[in-house]
Amino acid sequence: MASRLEKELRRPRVRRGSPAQTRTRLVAASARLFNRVGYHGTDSNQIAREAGYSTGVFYKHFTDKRDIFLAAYETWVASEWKAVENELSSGATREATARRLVDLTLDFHTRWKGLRASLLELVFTDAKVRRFYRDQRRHQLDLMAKIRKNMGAPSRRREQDAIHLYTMERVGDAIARNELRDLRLNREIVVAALVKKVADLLA
Amino acid sequence: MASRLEKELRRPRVRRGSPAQTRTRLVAASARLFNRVGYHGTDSNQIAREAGYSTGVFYKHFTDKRDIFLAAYETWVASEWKAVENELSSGATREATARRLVDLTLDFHTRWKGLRASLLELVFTDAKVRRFYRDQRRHQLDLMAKIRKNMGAPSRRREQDAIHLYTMERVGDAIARNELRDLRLNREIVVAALVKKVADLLA
Amino acid sequence: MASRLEKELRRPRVRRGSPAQTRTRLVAASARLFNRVGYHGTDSNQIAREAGYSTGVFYKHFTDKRDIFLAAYETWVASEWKAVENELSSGATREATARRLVDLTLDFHTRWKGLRASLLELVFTDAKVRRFYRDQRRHQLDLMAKIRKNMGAPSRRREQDAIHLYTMERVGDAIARNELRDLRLNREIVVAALVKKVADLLA
Amino acid sequence: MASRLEKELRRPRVRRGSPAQTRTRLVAASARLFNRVGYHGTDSNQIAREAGYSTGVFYKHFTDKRDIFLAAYETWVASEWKAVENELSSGATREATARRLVDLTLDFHTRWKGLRASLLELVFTDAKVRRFYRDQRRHQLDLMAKIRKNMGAPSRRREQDAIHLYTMERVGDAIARNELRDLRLNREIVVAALVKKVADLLA
DNA sequence: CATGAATGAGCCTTCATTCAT
DNA sequence: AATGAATGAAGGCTCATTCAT
Repeated sequence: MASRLEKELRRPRVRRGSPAQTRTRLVAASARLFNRVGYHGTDSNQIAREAGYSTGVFYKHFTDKRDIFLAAYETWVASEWKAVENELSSGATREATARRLVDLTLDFHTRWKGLRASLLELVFTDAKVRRFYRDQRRHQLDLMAKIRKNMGAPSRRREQDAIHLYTMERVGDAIARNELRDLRLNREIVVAALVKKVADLLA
Repeated sequence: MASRLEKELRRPRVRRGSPAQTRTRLVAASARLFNRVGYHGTDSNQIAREAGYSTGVFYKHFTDKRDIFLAAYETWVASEWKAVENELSSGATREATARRLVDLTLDFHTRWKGLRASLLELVFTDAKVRRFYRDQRRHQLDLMAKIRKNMGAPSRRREQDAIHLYTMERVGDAIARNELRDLRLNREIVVAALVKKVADLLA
Repeated sequence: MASRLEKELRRPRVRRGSPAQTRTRLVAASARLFNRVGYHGTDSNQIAREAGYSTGVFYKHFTDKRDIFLAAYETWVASEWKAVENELSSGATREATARRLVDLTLDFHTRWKGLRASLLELVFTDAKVRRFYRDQRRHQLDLMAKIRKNMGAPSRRREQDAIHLYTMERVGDAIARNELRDLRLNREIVVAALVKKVADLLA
Repeated sequence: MASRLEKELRRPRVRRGSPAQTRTRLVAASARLFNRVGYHGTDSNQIAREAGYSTGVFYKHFTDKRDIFLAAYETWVASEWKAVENELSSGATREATARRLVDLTLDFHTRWKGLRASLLELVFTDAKVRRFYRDQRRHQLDLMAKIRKNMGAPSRRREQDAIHLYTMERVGDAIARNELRDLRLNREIVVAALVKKVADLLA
C-alpha cells in the first residue's frame, strides 16, 4: 500500500545541460510515453520524471500536453523523412529501393504504433494537430511527385498517389499492430504486394 | 435543500419505460456524443444527461465508459452489416452494386467519423476493444469470400482482400474527414477509383 | 462484466402477506445484513431485496436506514431479554443459572457481533440511537437489582453492577470476535472467570 | 475560468513545508475530524481542507481514508504508550501510580472517544484495522506482565490481565461518553473501583 | 533554471430516497 | 400495498497546471 509520494521519490533524477538539451530530453521522454501508453494515458508530471526532471520543468518548455505531443510528432516525422531521403539518394535499383522503402515504412509504423494511435484520435479532436497532419501529407505527395520525376518515371495523378499512401499507411499500421497475425494472414504475401505497388510507382 | 422553485424547474420524471428502452437510449446518446466530441471528450454523466436521464442510470446499465462504447460500436457495426447485406441481396448489376457499396462505406465513415477516431485509439489502448475490432474484421473477410462465391467470381487470397479492406477503410476515413478537400484533391476521381476496385473484386 | 441491472434481476422475489409480516421480514433482513457487512456496508435497496421485496417497500415502513436499524436493535434486544427471563425463572441452582446466563450472553454477542459493532459507532454518531442504548442499559441495571432481590441476595451498589455489566459486555465482544484466540488466550479460563463473577453476584 | 476576484479571495499558497510536515498536519487534522464526526462522517477532501490544504494533497500521502485512519490511530496510541511509560518510570507509590494510570486512561478515552467509536466499527469491518488493533492489545498484555515483574508483584495469568484490560477499556469508554451521568451513577465511586483494581494488580 | 509541493476543476461512482405505475 | 426505474447529492480520486523557494 505504498503512497503516491513514496512511489515518486523512488526514481532518482539525472539532468543538467543547456535548455535545448532539456527540451530534447523532454520530447524524447514524451514520445516514449505516448507511444507506450497513449496520449491520454500519459501525464505531464510523468513526462518530466521520465526525462529525469522535476514537474515544473515541463511548463517552462511547453504550454501544454498537446504542445509537446506536436513536438514529438514533428521529431518523429522529421526522422522518417530523413531516412526516406537517404534511401532515395542511395542509387539502388528500383526493386531494391521499393523494398527498402516498404521496410522503412513498416519499421516506423512498428516503432511508433502507440504514437500513431494517439495521433489518429487527436487529428479528430484537435484542430492544431489536424493542420499539422494535413501539411505533413502535402509534403508527402510533393515528395512522391519529385521522386518520380527524378527517377524518370511518368507523372501520375495526385489522387492515385494519395490512395497509394493511404494504403501503405493503413497496411503499415495493420502489420505494426499484429492485425495480420491475429487474422492468420501471411505477412510475407502482404509485404510483397506492398513492395510491388511501390515498384510500380517508380516505374 | 432545493427550493420549491428549483424543484419545479427540474425536468419532470416522465421518461418511464422498460430497462431495454433506457439502455437503447443511453447507447444512442453515447454514440452521438462519442461521435461529436470523442471518447475522452465525454463522461458518463453527460451521456445520461444527453439521453434524458440523470447521473445514476448510467451505472445501472453499464459498468463504465468502455462498456457503453463497445455497445455503441456494436450497434453501429450491426447496422452497417445489415445495410451491406440488403444491398448485396438487391440483385443489381455488378457495377451498380460496387457503386452502392462504396456509397454505403463512405456514408458510414462520414456519419461515424468521430466514433471511428475514438475507436482507433481504443484499439491500441484497450484489449477488449481490440478483440472486438479484430473479430469484426474476420467477419468482413469471411463475408467477402462468401460474396464472391455467390456472385460466381473467382476466389482470391485472403491477403488481397485484407489489403483491399484496409484501403477502403483508410480512404473512406480520408473522405469522411475532408482530407481530400484539404489536399485539393478531386473527390470524384478517388471515389471512381474505389468503385473500380470493388467492381474488379466482384468480377 | 455483468451490469448492475443484470445482477439485480438475478435474485427472484418472494413475498405477499400482511403489512406486519412485511415489516417483520424487512427488519429480519436488515438485521442479517447489518450483522454481516455493518451499517455502512448495507444499503436500503439491498435490505428490501434480501427481504424478498422491491426497493420502494422500504420507505413505506421506515423513514430511513437509522430507523430500521433501531427496529432491528430493538428486536434483537427484546429476544435477549426474553431468553434471560426464561432462564431466571427456570429455578436452577445459582451455579447453573450463572453458567447459563454467561452462555446466553456469549451466544448473543457471537450471533450479533456485526450488529453490535455498528451499534457502537452509531451510539457515538446518532443521538437517537444513543438514547435508545442508554434506556436499554437502565433496564438492565433495574433487572439486576430485581434478580438479586428475588434470589434473596444482598443488594449492591448500582455502580458495581454497572462495572460488572461493562465487563461482561466487553469480554463477550472479545470472545465473539475471536480476540482471545488471536491473542492465544484460553477461552475456557476466561469464561470460567465470568461465570464466577455472575455467581458471586447472585450470592 | 476563475475571475481575478475569485483568485484573490483564494487562500494564498503559504503553507510550504516538507512532505513530513504536510503528512503530520494531515494526520492531525484527520484525527480531529474522525474524533469529532466519526470515520464515516468525514471525507478526504474535508481532511485536506481542515489541515489547510486543497483536495489533491491527500492522495499524495495516503492511498485512502482507511490508510490515514490507521496513521491517526497509530499516532494516538504511540502518545498513549509514551504517557504510560513516563508515569511508570516516575517511581511513585503503588497507590499514586494506580491513580495516575486510571487518570491517564480516562483522559485518553475522553479525548479520543470519537476516534475510538470509529475504531470499534472498523475493527469489525476492516481486516487491516483488526490486525493493527490486535497487535496493539498484545503489546498491552506484554507491558502489563513486564510492569508487574518490575514492581516485584507476583505474576498472573494473562487471561486475568485481559479481563482487566477489557474492563478498564469499557468503563473508560462509558465515562468518556457520559454514560454514567446519563444513568445517574456516581462517577467517583466507579473511578475509585478502577483505581483499586489497578492497585491490586500492582500488589 | 530547476524544483516539487500544492492546487482545484472535473470525472467517476455510489446509494439513500422518490414517485409514476 | 407493491414495484422498480429514476433521481441527484455527495464522495472518491486524478491530473494538468501553478508558484514559492
